[in-house]
Amino acid sequence: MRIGDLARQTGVSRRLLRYYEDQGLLRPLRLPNGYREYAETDVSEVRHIRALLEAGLPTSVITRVLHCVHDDGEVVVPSSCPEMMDNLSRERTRINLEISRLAASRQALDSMLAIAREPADGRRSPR
DNA sequence: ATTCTAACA
DNA sequence: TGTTAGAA
Repeated sequence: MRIGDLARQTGVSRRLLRYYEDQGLLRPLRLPNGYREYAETDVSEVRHIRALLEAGLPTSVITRVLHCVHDDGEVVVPSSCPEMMDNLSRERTRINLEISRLAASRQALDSMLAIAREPADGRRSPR
């Protein structure tokens, strides 16, 4: 199938499908006219890519663990592929650090807002 | 009618 | 990522 068909079947734009190819996520064949020829299996491949992208993994990592993902009917589940388990857990700890930083920022903002709404003495707040 | 590449009011 | 120009 050509890029237009894959785009319709997956809901992913042609632009993005070409981008996935640049990132090494998809390897469509090339017809003599230069058009990309995708395999039927690329439909599920795109679903897998979407799932991994939503999990926050960078395309560089997805390229390496895509072969670990398989279809189980409607849901995409990571089979026991050590390579993938490793990368997913790394992503998880990375996210935890990010959450910590954001929580710290929130607390800093909260304390400032508290002070702003709570003048030392009886002065009324602005507005 | 479709796709391709490259580039950005 | 979208959009678009110009070519095939």
